[in-house]
Amino acid sequence: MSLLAHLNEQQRAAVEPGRGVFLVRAGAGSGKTRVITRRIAHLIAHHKAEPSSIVALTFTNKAANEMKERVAQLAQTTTTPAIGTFHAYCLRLLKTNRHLLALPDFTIMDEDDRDKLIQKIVSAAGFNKQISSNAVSHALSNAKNQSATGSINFSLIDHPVIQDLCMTYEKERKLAHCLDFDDLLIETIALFKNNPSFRTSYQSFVRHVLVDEYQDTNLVQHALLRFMTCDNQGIFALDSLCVVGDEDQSIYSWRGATVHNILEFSKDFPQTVSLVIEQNYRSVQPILSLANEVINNNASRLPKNLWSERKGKDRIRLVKMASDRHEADLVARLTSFLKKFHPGESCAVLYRSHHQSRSLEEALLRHSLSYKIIGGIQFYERQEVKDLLAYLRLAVNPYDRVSFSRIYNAPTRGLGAKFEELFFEVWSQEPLLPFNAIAQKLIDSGAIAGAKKNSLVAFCELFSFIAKNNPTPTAALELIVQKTEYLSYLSNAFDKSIALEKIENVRELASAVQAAEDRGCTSLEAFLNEVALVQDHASKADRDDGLQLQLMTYHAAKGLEFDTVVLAGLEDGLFPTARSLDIPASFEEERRLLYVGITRARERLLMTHAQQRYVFGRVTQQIASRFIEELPKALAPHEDGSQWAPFNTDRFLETWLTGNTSSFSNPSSLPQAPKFTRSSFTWDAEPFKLSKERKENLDHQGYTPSRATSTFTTPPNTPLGPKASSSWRPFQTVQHKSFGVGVIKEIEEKSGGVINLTIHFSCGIKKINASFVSPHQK
DNA sequence: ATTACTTCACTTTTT
DNA sequence: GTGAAGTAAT
Ligand SMILES: Nc1ncnc2c1ncn2[C@@H]1O[C@H](COP(=O)(O)OP(=O)(O)OP(=O)(O)O)[C@@H](O)[C@H]1O
Repeated sequence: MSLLAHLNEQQRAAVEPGRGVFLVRAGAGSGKTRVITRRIAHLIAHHKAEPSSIVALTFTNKAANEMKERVAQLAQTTTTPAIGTFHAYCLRLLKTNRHLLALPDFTIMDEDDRDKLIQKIVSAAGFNKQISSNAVSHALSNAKNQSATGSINFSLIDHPVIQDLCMTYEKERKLAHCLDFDDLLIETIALFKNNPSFRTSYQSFVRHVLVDEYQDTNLVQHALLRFMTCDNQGIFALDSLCVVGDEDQSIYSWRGATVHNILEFSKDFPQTVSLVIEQNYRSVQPILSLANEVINNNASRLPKNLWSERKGKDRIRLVKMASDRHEADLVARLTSFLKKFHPGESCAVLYRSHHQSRSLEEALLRHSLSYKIIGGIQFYERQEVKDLLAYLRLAVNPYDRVSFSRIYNAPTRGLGAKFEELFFEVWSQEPLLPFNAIAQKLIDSGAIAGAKKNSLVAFCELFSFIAKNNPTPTAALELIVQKTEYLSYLSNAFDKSIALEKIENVRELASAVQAAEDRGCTSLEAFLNEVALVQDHASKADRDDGLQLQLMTYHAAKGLEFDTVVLAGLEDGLFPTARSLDIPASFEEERRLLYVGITRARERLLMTHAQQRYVFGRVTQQIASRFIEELPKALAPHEDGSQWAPFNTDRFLETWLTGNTSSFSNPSSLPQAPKFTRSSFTWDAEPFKLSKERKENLDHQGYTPSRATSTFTTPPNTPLGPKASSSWRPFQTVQHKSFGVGVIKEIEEKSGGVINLTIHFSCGIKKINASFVSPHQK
C-alpha cells in the first residue's frame, strides 16, 4: 500500500486508524505535514471517507496551497476535502449558513480598512493627540484573539478610553455590515454556540478534522476546534481528529498563539493518542545540529533530541559583508552558481522583515536573475486596486461606510472633508440606512447642491445601475472604471511611470476578475469573498529558468523546505528585532524563528550579516546578531567577506559549492564588471556613491535604479537668476497679505531662484515664498 | 476643494 | 526611503 510507504512507526500510528484523536508533537522536518496529507489520502482510499467529510486547517495560504497540491497528488478524487486556513474555512461556513447569522450579508474588512475606521473613530472622539490608533488596533486585536466564547470580551482591554473606542468600533463595524479577520473566527464560534441543531447536523456531515502547525493556534482557534469536533455536551463526536505541531516552532505569540494549546491538548481531548517523532528527514546532519544548538539556548523548553540519517559535510557558511548591497550581491552570485551547479533545486532567501527584500531585489535585477517575492505589499493591497474593490464592495453592501469613505472622492469629484463630515453626521442620525438613502436625503433637503450635488448624483447612479442590472463581476468592474473615468484620473493625478504601473494593475485586476468568473465565481459577492483572504495574486510574470528562487520572511517560510537557504541580515536590532531585546519571552521567540529558518534547509545554509545598512534612508552601522555567538564555530565557520571584490565572492562561493579551489572559472551568466577594481569601488550602503561609469554600466544591463536616475539628472550648473537673495536679510521687517507684519528669521534659496523666508509673525512662525511678502514701510 | 510641498514617525512578523 | 499629516497657495 503506497500510502503507508515511507512512514515510520509513529507516523503510521497517526495515519492508519480511521477513528481516534491523535496529537503528533515532533521537531522540524520530522514528517508532520506528511502525516496530515497521507492521513487524508488514506481516509479516502482505505476508509472510504467522503472527501467532503474531511476538513484540514493550516495557518497560511501558502501552506494551504502546498497541502492541496500534495493531497491532490496522493488522492485522485473528483471532490476535494476542505483544505484551507482557519479564516478561509470560517468564511465558508458563515456564508453557507448565512440564514443563521445576525448579519447575513456581511463583507470583509481587511486590516487596512479596519485601521482606517479606528483612526476615524479616534479622531472623531477627539483623542487624536493622546491615543494612537495603533494602540487601539492592537488592544482590539488582542482582545478578539482571546475571546473564545463567540463574542468579544471588552473587559480584556484595561485602558477605559481604549475600551470605549473599541466598543464604538464594534458598533460602527456592525452598522457597516462588516466583519474583520478576527471576527470570522468569533462569529463562527457564535454560529456553533447559538445553533445547537446546526452543530449536530454539521457533525453528521464533517467526520474528520486535521490541523497543521497547532503550536500557533490561539485560544479562539482552539475553542473553535472544540465546537467543531465536540457535541453540545462537550463530548468528542467525530470519527477522527489529528493535530500536529512543534512547540519549538511557535512564532505567532504576537497574535495570541499559545503553546498551551498543544501542550495541554489531551486535557481537552482525553482520548488523545500522543505521538512523538525525533527523526528528521529533511536536513543533512550538520544543519540539524546547528538548529539543535540554537534552540537549546532557550530556557523555557522541553528537551528534545532531533537526529538525521542524512550525512553531509561542509554545508554551512556564515559571512560578514560590507553592506546590504554587498550582501545582496553575494546572494545574487550564489544564485548564479546554484543555477549552474544545482539546476532544478530550490532556494530561498529568508529575512526578518519585508523591507530587507529591497536591496536583494535590486541585486537580483542587476544580475538578470528571476525570483519571486512572497508576501510584502501585495497586489490586492495596492491603492488603485483597493479603490476599485471598494466600489465593488459598496455595490454589494451599501452599508459599508469604510468603503464609502474610501471612494466618495476617488477619483476626485469635488467632495472633500466638509462633505464627509456632513454626510456622516446625517448617517449617524439614521444609522440603519444605506449610503444612497443618505445621499438622497442630503439632496432632497438641499444641503448638497450645485456641482457637489451633480457629483453625488452621478456617483449614486452608478450604484443603482449596478443594483438594477446585476451585471457580471467583469461587467461591473468595467462599468465602474468607465463611468468614473478612473484611468484618466490615474494618468492625470500621477507621474507617467507611476500612472502606467497603476493602469497596468487595474488591467490585472480586470483579468483576475475574468479568471475568477471563468472558475465559476459569477457573483460579485463570491469574487469579493475569494479575494478578501488571499492578498497573493498569481502573477503571470513568474518565469521559470531552472532554479526557483523565493524571497520571504521567516514567518512565511514556516512549514516549507528548500535545498539551499540563505538567512540574510543577521544583525542585532534587525534579527533579533530591537523590540525583543529586553523581553525574554519575545527574545526566545526570535530564537525559535531562527530555528525555523535553519531547519528549512535540506542541503545548504548560508547566513550573512552586513556591517552597514540603509535604515530609514540613512546608513547605519550594524552589529552582528547576538545569535551568531550561539553558533558553534566548528559547525559554522565565520568568514570576513567585507573586503571582497566580486572576484573574491565568486571564488568563495564556487569553492563552497564544488569543494574545488583550483579550477576557478567564471560562469558566463555572471555580469562582469571590469571597472570594479578594488581601488575605485566600494560597497558602501550609500547608493548615491555610484560613479558615473558605474551607472552607465547598469544602464547597459537594462536596469537603472530609480533613485540613482534622479541624482544624475540634476543639472550641474543650475541657472541662477539675478542674485535676488541680496534684497532680503535676517531681522528685516516685512509685510504679508494675510499674516500682517513680521520679522525674517531665516532665508533659504531654492533651485530656480525661488526664495523661502521663515518669518516670525504675531500669529506664529511661517515659511513663506518671498514673492508674497514685501519690505515693510513705516 | 485641490495642489504642491514640507515634516515626521515609522518597520517586526499574517489572516 | 515612504506614506501620512499638516500647511501655504491657487
Ligand atoms: N518517513 C519518512 N521517510 C522519508 N522521508 C520523509 C518521511 N516523512 C517525511 N519525510 C520527508 O521529510 C521532509 C519533511 O517533512 P514534513 O514537511 O512533513 O515535516 P514537518 O514535520 O511538517 O516539518 P516542519 O515542522 O518544518 O513543518 C519532507 O521532504 C518529507 O517528504
